[in-house]
Amino acid sequence: MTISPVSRMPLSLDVAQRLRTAILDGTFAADAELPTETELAQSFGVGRSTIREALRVLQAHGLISGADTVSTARPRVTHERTAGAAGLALSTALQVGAIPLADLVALRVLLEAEAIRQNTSVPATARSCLATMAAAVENADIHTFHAADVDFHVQLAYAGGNRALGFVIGVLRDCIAGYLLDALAAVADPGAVLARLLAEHQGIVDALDAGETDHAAELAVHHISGFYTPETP
Amino acid sequence: MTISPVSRMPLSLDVAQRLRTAILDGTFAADAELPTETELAQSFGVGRSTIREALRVLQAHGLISGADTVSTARPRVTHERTAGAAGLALSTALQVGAIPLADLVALRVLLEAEAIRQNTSVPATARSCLATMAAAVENADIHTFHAADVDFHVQLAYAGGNRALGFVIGVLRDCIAGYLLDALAAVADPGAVLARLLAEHQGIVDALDAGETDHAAELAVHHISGFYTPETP
DNA sequence: TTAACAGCTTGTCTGACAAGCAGCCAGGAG
DNA sequence: CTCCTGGCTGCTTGTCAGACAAGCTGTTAA
Repeated sequence: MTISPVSRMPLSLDVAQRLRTAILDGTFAADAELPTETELAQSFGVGRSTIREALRVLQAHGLISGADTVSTARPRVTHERTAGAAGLALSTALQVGAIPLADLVALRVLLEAEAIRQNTSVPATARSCLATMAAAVENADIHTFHAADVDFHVQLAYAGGNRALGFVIGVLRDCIAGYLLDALAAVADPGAVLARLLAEHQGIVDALDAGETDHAAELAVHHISGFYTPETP
Repeated sequence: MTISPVSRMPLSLDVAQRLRTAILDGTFAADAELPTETELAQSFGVGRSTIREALRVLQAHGLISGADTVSTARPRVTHERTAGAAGLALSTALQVGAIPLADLVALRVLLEAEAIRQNTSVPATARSCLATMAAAVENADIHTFHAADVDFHVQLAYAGGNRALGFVIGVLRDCIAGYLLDALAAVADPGAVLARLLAEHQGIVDALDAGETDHAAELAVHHISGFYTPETP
């Protein structure tokens, strides 16, 4: 029976946990600036470097802002980045988990079909992605097409209304993105493939516009899984 | 057009990113010790405190070990904690309201139903979880029951064969676990609820044994979503 | 074989300095 | 007299260097 497991924890981690609970408790109001590092160090009775390490942990968890640019602005309590941090963590875990690509694709097919089934209308953002893709087909610009492709699927995913669904789809998409770009770059005639993908996207949107959600979901299934099977016609 | 957005990033974050890609690339072998902080500082040309902040970020992401206890052992490249880090990050997003609980539960329902549909047989590990739960019901031991409950669902999820599916279900389960425990602790008559949950688990196993996978999936849907709707009978 | 010792590593603190930003104050233009 | 502008002074973050305690490890002497 360890009497005080807390004492075996580095001070910086202990401070990080206490700050974390303080933030989640509302002791530090959302969107409010945190005290300065020196003030935090004094109030916790530790050195500034210890406070800095604790702040880094909280920034990695997305609970406070200010990790990405150098500025004199103090960190703020923010909740916007928590989903991003969760996405990064999930993406990392999937990457290092040596999960077969086929499993990732199968999961994505399942989720996107469900998201499309929940869709009632095609969001304007998804339509503009279609336009971007069409322009990219003209120029045979693989990267622009791919970026718009990703955005299109994510927009559709979130349009269903379930944020967890859109979130996981986005993460899966990130994990698969590398494979997809490589596949596109390896194709002999990228233009033809891009045109076919664009047509499939258009088909999904058309089906949704016609109110045929089940058909749209079916099209999406074939659109996604078709790309990852070697026998792409 | 920003010429060098990288230069506006704190050094410690830049170092963290470079270390991260080095780990994911396999430059540092899995389960191998990282160089010492002093060596890293020299090889990156930065001070030791900068390296330490970068290491804290990677530890928060679950990519390297050694964040929880104080010891002289050097951090190792480890992949075991990434799932836990993802669960924690998602849980944070949930607590903060970035992702509604109802959405997560809906997603979990969808995924678990699919996993059960892919099941051909009930794994022995899941059966032993049932036995553990039965014993916990006798003792009204909420925590033991809960642990076995979690394990049961994860075992079923992985039994379907899709590792991505099992993994994501595990992460979702991690992140919802807190709410579930709170709910169990708040119930007036925990024994009755535990008994009902156990019976529902048994029903799913029975349906799978009988080869009625669709029925089993349906039972799982009601089992999970029923628990999170206030009108639990 | 055992016990002391030296070296290394992490965790932490302190002090220092550059860069950027906000606020204030004085002085000149109108 | 009012207003604008320029510079100055703090303050805060990011980073570095040096120091020391505690714990582990390998070596050496008894």
